[in-house]
Amino acid sequence: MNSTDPIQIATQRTPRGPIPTKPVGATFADLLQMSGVPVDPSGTAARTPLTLRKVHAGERLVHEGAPANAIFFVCAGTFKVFRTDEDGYEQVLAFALRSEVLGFDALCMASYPVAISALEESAVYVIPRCDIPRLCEVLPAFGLMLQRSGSITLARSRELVDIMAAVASEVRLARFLIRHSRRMADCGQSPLRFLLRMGRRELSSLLGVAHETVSRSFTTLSALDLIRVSVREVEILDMDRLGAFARSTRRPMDAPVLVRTRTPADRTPTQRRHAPSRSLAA
Amino acid sequence: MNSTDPIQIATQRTPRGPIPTKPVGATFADLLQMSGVPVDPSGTAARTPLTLRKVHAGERLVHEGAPANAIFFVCAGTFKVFRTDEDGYEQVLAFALRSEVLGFDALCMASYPVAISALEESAVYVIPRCDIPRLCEVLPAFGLMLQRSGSITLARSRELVDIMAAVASEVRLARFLIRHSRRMADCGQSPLRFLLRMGRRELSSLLGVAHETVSRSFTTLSALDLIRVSVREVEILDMDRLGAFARSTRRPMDAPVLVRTRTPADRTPTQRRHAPSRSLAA
DNA sequence: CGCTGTCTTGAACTGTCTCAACCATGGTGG
DNA sequence: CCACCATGGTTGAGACAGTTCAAGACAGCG
Repeated sequence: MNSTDPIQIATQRTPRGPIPTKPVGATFADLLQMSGVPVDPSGTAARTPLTLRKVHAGERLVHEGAPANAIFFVCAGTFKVFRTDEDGYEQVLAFALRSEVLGFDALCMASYPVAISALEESAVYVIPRCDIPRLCEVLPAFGLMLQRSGSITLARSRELVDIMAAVASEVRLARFLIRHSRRMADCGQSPLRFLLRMGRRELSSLLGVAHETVSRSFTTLSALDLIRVSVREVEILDMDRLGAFARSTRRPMDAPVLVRTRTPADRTPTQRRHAPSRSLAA
Repeated sequence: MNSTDPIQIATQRTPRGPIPTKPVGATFADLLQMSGVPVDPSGTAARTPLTLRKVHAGERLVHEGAPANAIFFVCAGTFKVFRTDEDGYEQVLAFALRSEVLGFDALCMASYPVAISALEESAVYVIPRCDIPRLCEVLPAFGLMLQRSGSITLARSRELVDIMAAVASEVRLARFLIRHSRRMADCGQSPLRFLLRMGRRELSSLLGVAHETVSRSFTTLSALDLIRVSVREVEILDMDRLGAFARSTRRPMDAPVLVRTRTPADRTPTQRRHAPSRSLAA
């Protein structure tokens, strides 16, 4: 795509990278504000300049294995965090929306353990890694914000484990949709009707199922009137029942709230967890 | 500490680290040193006291949903990080060994999103959450160390996603064992022969399979002479082949990887392909 | 317009879950 | 000292969900 250079971090001027210089360049005040930190409009943060980099749809922000000399905060758009095996299979690890930190997991090593690419026209704030110690001293709020962002990312990653753990495919999808809905809301967009930026295959990788299964799961959720789906456009019709479905664990006998009468796949959610070890449950 | 254990290869760590508190008590110098940060033995860190807390086997360090007013660093022992659904099912999210941070994912919220309990006699350094901002200013090395620890935790969590993603159960187990082996080495213990601190059920939860399947997978790996296993004692017989097995995605024999007509990108998430007894072994 | 990639749907195969019995260990107490 | 139970691990057999292979629908694009 971009160039043959795998090491192409924002710190270096990219030839074709039209680094957009806003009339007034971005500052750390913008970053802190985006992350929900109250900020003094005339304080140090507002006087500390910050690089903004645009990333085009499909473009890679970081390459797996490239020297990790910057971290990023998503300013706009959607990113895909993934790793590719030697056999070429892409394992998606996360999708990142506005205000999320990218590259945090590289702080403990020399090179990025994952690749990151943009799913649409996007932009990130760039923070050179070597600046971090100084920034933390000069701008304590930044250090704390960075901790917080990392914490959020970790919590998200654990949510994902939760999703993938041991659950029927439709339930996985339902859980993903709910989680995604919440994140859309956090970004100020409609939580009930949104456009998925990723394809079925990328989604299937995240959920840990075959892409055909994702397709079928969408169909099933539609048939249950929980959502309406047109390719990548999703509308959540009944968040409560969708939540109940997503929470559904096992127990094929009782189907209290959610079974419809005529559905083609009229089976219960069937989430095959292992027996909850009654000793513990009781 | 009971000498009844037939195999005690593990856990004898803490070189000269008297867990039962030194006369003076632990300081941040101990913590920083444990995390690999060079530390001035007469600096601020060495003069800042630090609480050490022992946690008995089976005891809970934090409860899910409890107010998150501290983070911890594992000083000795093994911990289990998990969430329990409303149906009583325990979803294990991670195991934590020495020098790992616990509760980092709570920094972005008011209460712990997970429960943490000790799998054996253990100990942690306790850092009250309200102290963190001050500590970061007084002891910049601590702030950076905290970032690093969080980063490591995130990287581990992504490793886990990688494991659980979409892979045959034996491969999942193999990947876990390799990863665990590396961590044991990081703790100064033998990477080839160790005692698992968790039961089959807890392991199965982490790997996202039924506990019976974990049992069978152990048997399979043994039958392939990759490991030797006696209940919870594991010995890795051939790390190279185990690695190849863990990396095995699909047929190891033919790999027309260079043609990009339809082979590489077309692969589906699941890489469960390998005959039980002969594909890789032969 | 045909091409290419994505998405959907169909049908057969198979790995894993589930249920179940069985075995090993350790603790308890008669 | 041994019967007994509790816990955790192993193993077997059937059923089903999901993968896999294959084909068709559809939209975007040179």
